[in-house]
Formats: sequence, structure tokens, C-alpha cells
Amino acid sequence: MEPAPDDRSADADREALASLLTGPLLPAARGLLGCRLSAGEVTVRITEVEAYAGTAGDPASHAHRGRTARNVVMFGPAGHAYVYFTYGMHWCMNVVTGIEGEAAAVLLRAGEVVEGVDTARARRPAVRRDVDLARGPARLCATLGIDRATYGAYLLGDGPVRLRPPVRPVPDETVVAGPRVGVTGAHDLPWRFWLDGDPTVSAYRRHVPRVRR
DNA sequence: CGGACGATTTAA
DNA sequence: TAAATCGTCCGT
Repeated sequence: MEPAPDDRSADADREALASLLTGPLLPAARGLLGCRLSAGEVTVRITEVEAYAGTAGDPASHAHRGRTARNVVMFGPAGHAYVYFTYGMHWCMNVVTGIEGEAAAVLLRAGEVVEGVDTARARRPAVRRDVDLARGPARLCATLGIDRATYGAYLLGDGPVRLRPPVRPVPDETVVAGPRVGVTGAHDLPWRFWLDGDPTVSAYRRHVPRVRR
């Protein structure tokens, strides 16, 4: 029996994403631009990402020094969420990519809220402009309500956090690449990808070691 | 077991 | 420009 149109397109979406995410890292990162990430009532269209090469000689990767309790999900199959806590207050989310054991992942750095703006604004009352709701990796997670509960979640099924392909393809001429934000090393690698001129893309900041006194 | 620090955000 | 704030990881 023929599957209903909605089921068939959901299958096609999952197939397309699975194929993208299990492939090479940089195309996977590029391909996540324009994808929609939904959690509850809020949906974000991804506008900025960064690639991290896991154990493959990338000093900025959380998996660079090998498997730990924190990064273990990175070593598993693609399509799961690697969520981490940083600066004592913020959550950030990656999509695991590549093959098992490789520990490659793509950090979701920014997005445009395309559904559930009311819920998003309720979560981030201090925000003035809608473009700032998910403008930054921790802001994106706050807007979507993502925290440790999303750690390890499978994103290509019909779970509470879902990833779907772009509504319309993202043309190559609208994509820009540059150095990653805030990382200590590997400043030469243009592994950050964003939509040129999009107002929801975060500001570039060089990593500054913090001085304690 | 101590301590340095981070793929950040916000306010001043 | 600096404070907020704590889990993680490494060195002792």
C-alpha cells in the first residue's frame, strides 16, 4: 500500500539528511544551512554553523583528546545531538556527523525563528529584536528550550527535537566561509559557514583567554 | 583533590 | 570591558 504523502516526504527528508550527515564533514556543515530545527512549538531555520573534526587532528574539537563521559555521543552514529554546558550557564548544541568513532560534529551557531516566535520571546524576555532570539549558539538553545535533556537525542525521527531539510535549497552563492568563532587554535581553518548578510548570524569574536585575578 | 578555563552572553 | 558561574579535565 502506498504511504501517505506526508509519510513519504518525511521518509525522503530523513533519507536526505542521513545521507548528508554521514558524508564528509564540510559538506555536512554546509548542508545544515537552511535546515529547520524544531523543539516543541519553536522552529529555527539554521543560518550559521561550525565544523569540528572530532579526533581527526582538530585541536578545537571537544573530542580531540579522546572519548570522555561528556563527549561520548560524538563517537556514536550521525544524526544525534551533542549538547554541552559552558561558562557555567549556557547550553550549546551540535549535530553529530560522519561515521561512528570519528566524533565529527557541527555546532549550530545561529538561526532565524520561523515558528513559535511567541514562545521564543517568552523564553528570552530581554531580547528586543526577533533576529537576536537565536543569534548565537547559546541563544539558539535557549530559544528552543534545549538543555541537557536533549543530550544524545536522535534528530531525524519524530522525537521532541527534530531536524528537517531546507524548505528551499540554499544557493551556493549565498554561503560564506570563514574562521571559527572563539576557538583557541586552528584560526586558519575556514570551517564556519553562514548565510551572507543574514541578520541572524552572530558577530565574529576572536578567542580571548580570560584573565583571573 | 585542587584549579584553570571554556565552541558565551549580557550589562555597563 | 568585565562579571556571571560551574562542569570538565588535567596535573599533583
